[in-house]
Amino acid sequence: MKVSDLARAADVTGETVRHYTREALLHPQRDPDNGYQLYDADDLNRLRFIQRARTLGFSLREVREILEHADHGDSPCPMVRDLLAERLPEIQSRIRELQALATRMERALAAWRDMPDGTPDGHSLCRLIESLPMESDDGFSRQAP
Amino acid sequence: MKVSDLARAADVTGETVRHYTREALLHPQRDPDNGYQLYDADDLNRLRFIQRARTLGFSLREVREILEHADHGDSPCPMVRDLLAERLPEIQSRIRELQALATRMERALAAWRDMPDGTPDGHSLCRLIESLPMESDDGFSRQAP
DNA sequence: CTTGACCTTTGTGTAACCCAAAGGTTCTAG
DNA sequence: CTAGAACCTTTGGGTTACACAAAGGTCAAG
Repeated sequence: MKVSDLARAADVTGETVRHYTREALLHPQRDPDNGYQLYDADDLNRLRFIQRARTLGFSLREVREILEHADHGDSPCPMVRDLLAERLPEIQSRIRELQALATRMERALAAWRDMPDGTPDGHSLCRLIESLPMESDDGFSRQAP
Repeated sequence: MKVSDLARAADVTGETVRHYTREALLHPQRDPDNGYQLYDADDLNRLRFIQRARTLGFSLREVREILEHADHGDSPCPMVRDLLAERLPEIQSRIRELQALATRMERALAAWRDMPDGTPDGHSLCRLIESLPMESDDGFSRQAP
């Protein structure tokens, strides 16, 4: 299989396949005639494995470590379990964060609905945002989607 | 105030202050003697505003637009409301995604608890991950934290 | 034989910073 | 007075997981 064949088979872009190959998550062979990357069914399995691992929240770096373990004949399961156990509370914390965020947004939108549009107030900034309570920083990362 | 004064006052790093300044969210003056950036109380207000806006899910680019509107004397409120209304469903979708992720992780961990550690299986990859159902891609972005 | 659909590598961009280096400045203590 | 600490400056590189463009080689069909 060539890049786009593999990409289609796993429903990702060719760029993704190339990226994983650059990052040594896939190990295709080279067609000596034209230098094309040649993937086989095993690579397709690896790619599908990567997808599933990604939905479990693993980074590419972690997936690579898992795959390397497996390639060495080691069982990666204990490592995977530990990584998972490490990530889960982070995910849960992130969920709580986002829920708090959504709640703030809903409240802000609700408050706006009861307020005329222009609220002429030339120089001060948007009052609703200004009146938001400041979070006491609990040491967790924030992020805009 | 110098960089680190402002940073301390808003509980961010100096790098963050410098970053916002580079990105034109803050407009300090220059001390002509030594070239230092000089911030005033207004900048502190802007910085706090930025923080609050970030907790509402706005990107720096959006915050800059909001601030520029306000600097021109326009009320940025309608824009802010529209941006908020745009983001909210995205956040909610992301929450659902993460919850599904957490559920998958919890199930995997629970299954592991009922399974011996080494599961000697030299060549095949971690079965639990392999047996995960593939998501039908709904067109939404995934991400590892 | 030409077109169009592939392939290759290289380099750039994204978001919101963090960090290091190299060098100037200011403050404080001995 | 001066050494060292603790600032400040700019520049440039790193992070994540790709997307995209450019320049050029390859290949199957008409």
